[in-house]
Amino acid sequence: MRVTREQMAQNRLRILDAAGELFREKGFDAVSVAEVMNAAGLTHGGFYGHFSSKDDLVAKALDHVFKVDSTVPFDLPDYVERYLSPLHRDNPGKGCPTAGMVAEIRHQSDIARKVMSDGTRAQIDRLSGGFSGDSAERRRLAIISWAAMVGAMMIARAIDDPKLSEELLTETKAWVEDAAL
Amino acid sequence: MRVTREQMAQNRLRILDAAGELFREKGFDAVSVAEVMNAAGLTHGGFYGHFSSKDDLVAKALDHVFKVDSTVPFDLPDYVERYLSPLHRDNPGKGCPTAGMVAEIRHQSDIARKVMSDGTRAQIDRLSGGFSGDSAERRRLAIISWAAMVGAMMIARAIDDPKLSEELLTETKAWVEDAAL
DNA sequence: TGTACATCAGTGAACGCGCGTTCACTGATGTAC
DNA sequence: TGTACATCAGTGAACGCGCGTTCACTGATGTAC
Repeated sequence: MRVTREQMAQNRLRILDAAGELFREKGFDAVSVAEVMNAAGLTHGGFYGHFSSKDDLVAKALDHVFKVDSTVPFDLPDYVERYLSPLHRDNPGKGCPTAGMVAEIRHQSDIARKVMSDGTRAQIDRLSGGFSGDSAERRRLAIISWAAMVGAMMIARAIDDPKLSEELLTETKAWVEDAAL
Repeated sequence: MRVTREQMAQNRLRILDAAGELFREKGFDAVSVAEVMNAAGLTHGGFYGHFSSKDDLVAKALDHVFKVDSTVPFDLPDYVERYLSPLHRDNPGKGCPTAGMVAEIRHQSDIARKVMSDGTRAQIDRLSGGFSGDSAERRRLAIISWAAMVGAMMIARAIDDPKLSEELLTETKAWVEDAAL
């Protein structure tokens, strides 16, 4: 049954939102097209009216998540505090697209890899603003901070030792906060 | 056709080696049991004589790779130089098990997550030896260095911009080397 | 040491299942008059 | 504005395929005498 053009555009957004969350939570391979469509309140058959393939959805969902992320106002101390929190660690579906999907991007389409590159570049620029010094020094601090934040979060999520997991987050947070002074 | 006990032990090792390399290169889900067995020079039917399931192989291969890694002598400056190199970035199959598998461990068995925890703990201890200061300060530097090295490598592998990819490695290397003085 | 036989590591066909994708169909929407 | 019909977003059954896993079989190994 046909729906209005607005409804269709809304459905497309719901597919992208659902895919973004499920992909971050479980990984691309572990999420089926049918699962994404059900999460969006639709049936799987309609998928190919919106996207040409699952690969296409992966690239578009990644782009969508980066775009949504880039619209929220950015304040470094706040951002670091929220990023390196147990709440973020335990809710990857609603969290950082890099920490959630970076490992799998290597095996995805060229388009998805380009979206990841652009997202990384934008993130480094955003972080740079939170440090002091000349622009080269600020960029250097942004790069090492971003690498450490992503690495700490991914390791903290993988291990089953809560104390070590929290230690990774806390020490990384303390270091970035120090560097930002 | 039955083989000698030694041959069987050797075959088991070859399965673990092949699995360790393929898993780091492509991820657990993207590698089939048959692919691992072929890479080890065997046929897929014999797999269940060695392991009880694919999940079992994942945990044992992860453990195997960490063990092999822990036997090579460790020198921090050397290690950092090799770790944050384009060669390591472009050859994940023979590289760091954490950078290669950390993202997928979250969805694996409890045993695999425990192996990852133990490997992380050992790695932090190993890195600590390369820094100066009291033991708490050395541990702090080891944690932030390890997080940054893993994060930088994973992002460098995911993006398609060679300049930015090298910049991530170079800046992270420079920072860790500075911290180790 | 030599022989007879039980053991069992490895083989390859077969299984049930879930996946990505296709397609004939439905019925509400959008449009032409 | 109202009517008639073409369009097309969404549905659900069906497809071919590769996966993890099972199993009857093979034939060299290991062992008992």
